[in-house]
Amino acid sequence: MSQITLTFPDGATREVPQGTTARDVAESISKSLAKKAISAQVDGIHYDLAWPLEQDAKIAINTMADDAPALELIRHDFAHVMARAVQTIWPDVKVTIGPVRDHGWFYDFDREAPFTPEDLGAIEAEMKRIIAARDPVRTEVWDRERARKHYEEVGEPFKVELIDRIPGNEPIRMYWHGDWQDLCRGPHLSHTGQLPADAFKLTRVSSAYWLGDSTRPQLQRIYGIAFRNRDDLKAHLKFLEEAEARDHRRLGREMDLFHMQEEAPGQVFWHPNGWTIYTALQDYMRRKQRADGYMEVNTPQVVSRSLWEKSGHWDKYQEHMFIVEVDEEHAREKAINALKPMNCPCHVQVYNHGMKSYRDLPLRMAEFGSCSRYEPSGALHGIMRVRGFTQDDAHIFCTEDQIEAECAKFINFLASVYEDLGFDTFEIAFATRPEKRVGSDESWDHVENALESAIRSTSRTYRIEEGDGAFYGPKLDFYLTDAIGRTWQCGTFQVDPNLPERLGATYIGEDGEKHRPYMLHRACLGSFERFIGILIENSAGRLPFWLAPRQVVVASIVSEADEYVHEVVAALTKAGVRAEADTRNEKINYKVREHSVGKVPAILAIGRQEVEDRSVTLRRLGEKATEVLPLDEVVARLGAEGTPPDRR
RNA sequence: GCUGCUGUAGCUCAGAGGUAGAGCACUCCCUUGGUAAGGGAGAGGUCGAGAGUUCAAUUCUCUCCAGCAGCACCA
Repeated sequence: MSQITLTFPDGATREVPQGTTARDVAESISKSLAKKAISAQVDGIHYDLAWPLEQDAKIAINTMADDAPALELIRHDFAHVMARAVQTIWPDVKVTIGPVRDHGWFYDFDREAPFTPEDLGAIEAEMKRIIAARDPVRTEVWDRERARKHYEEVGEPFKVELIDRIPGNEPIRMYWHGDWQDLCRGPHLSHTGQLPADAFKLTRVSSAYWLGDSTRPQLQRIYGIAFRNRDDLKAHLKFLEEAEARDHRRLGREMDLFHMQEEAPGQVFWHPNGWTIYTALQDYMRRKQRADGYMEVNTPQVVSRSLWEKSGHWDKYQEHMFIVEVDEEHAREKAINALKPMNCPCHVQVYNHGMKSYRDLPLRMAEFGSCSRYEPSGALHGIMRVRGFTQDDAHIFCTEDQIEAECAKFINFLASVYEDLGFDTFEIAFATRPEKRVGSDESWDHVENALESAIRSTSRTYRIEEGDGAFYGPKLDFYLTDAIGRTWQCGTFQVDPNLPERLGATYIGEDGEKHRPYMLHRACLGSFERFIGILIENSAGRLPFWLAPRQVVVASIVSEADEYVHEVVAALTKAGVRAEADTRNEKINYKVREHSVGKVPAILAIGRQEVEDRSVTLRRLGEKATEVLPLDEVVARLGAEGTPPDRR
């Protein structure tokens, strides 16, 4: 047998016989390492300890201390152990796939009745039994036909299909956890006892389509989460609780921001408090955009089918549009219109009105455009995913040469806005041509190159998302991370050579000839509805002072103070602060609690003492401490705090 | 849109084949209280909509609508 050379992370090398396993290697290094070893990275690929090494390679032995591989193995083995537990309890259930995902895994089963939450307890108990049994994990590489036949015989049709989908050059790996067997590419731990029995939890049951395809059968899915130890699990459960407490739907009700109701599914009834946030944000964006060279327009909501036919939406987007038929008496045929799902076609109409010169470019046209999209019912979610919303939309008409500068300009604009709104960092994804697209490959080459060189010129880091572009052009998507680590795609910057073509947009160049402009679609917040949802969840309802709907409540302690309370409110209001009086016949404790629950950032308490001194006692939301201040000072201070960031 | 679950007072929820209950919120009264719920009384519901079974339906069945979770979707 020939020798192979292994290179360790520290650069040391070792000659071993071909077919040596990572476990052998670990043992040859030290007993303690062999004990701790769980898997190996071999030329960057995650290996079982039991896989034979066939050629020269760089190797690193993983232990439970290595975050990513340890968690991957734990979660992956949990998926198998769970599947085994399910088949132990219900032998008729067919297994499919069970990948690692997020903080755990899921496994899809083919079964008539869905699992119930009560079933989960039984499955968890069986899983613990399997872990306690410390069943060894064994692998065999099988011939494709043999594996296929085996699964046909044991009646696992989904596994047969999986085998057929495994590329021909890949080995078919069969795993055993004790006497339970599954098809899997691995890698796995050495025995089930390595799983932390106190650091997992089955979290939910649901259904999912086979292979994610809505035309294929629906399977019953069980989700689990797993960590290396109990504390990590607890920390994650706490995170879930935290996310739940931040839910914008709940805070929206508690803070009296908005409501939604059956008669208008997916549309928001904004209450005074919520609308205050909305307008404060919109006023801010309007000022920012003006300062950045945008002109604002406004275009119709109900637009004839004929324009949507020209723009291509009627073909490609019709199922998502609200169609409005108007049946006029004496009309030869019904007039068919659609609520606009996007603003772009209308913006081209404004652009087309009157001859444009190259001197007009780049022309930045913004609209707080109210759009309506018939989103599938299952997609609706609070104010985050709705059917009626307003975008902070703009289209930049420009020449190809201008794309780079406009891209850089927009990214700076976006960074400034996000920072003002409390998001210090964001990620950029460059999405390339999708399978379903319009335009020639040459044109895509061209535009993708232009956009990529634009993003490069900003020297910001970005990742590439292959095939994720819009059907008409490549795009940059901007993701922000919120206070508890979730990411949200908000901003977008899309290069579109097609719509100007379809809708006949032109400009007169220096040469006196007509040319086709490019159109850049861009948004910073995305939609006001969704972004406000994100702001609420990011801040857990404690919005920055300038956005808080009620910034100050002035609360009387005794009714003798009422008159002065109103005086204080008037002074604050005059300074531009959103202040309210609370002179109800309630104790100060009660008022403090109520306004704290309502997330009012500042409470001013007024008793006999304050009336006498012409002072106020300031209490900040969430703080126990209070501070006595002269009226003038508190007005100046809160007035300054309420100034939007772009005006400071 | 698909699968499952849910729909009872403004909110959170209990309940049962014989036309409904709690806490909070609301109104009124007492209380003027110094930083996260003072006390009492009162008012409030076509039990999501429609159809069916039944002597009787809010309760059982079916259809629809909406919400929730996941999937699919998200130019």
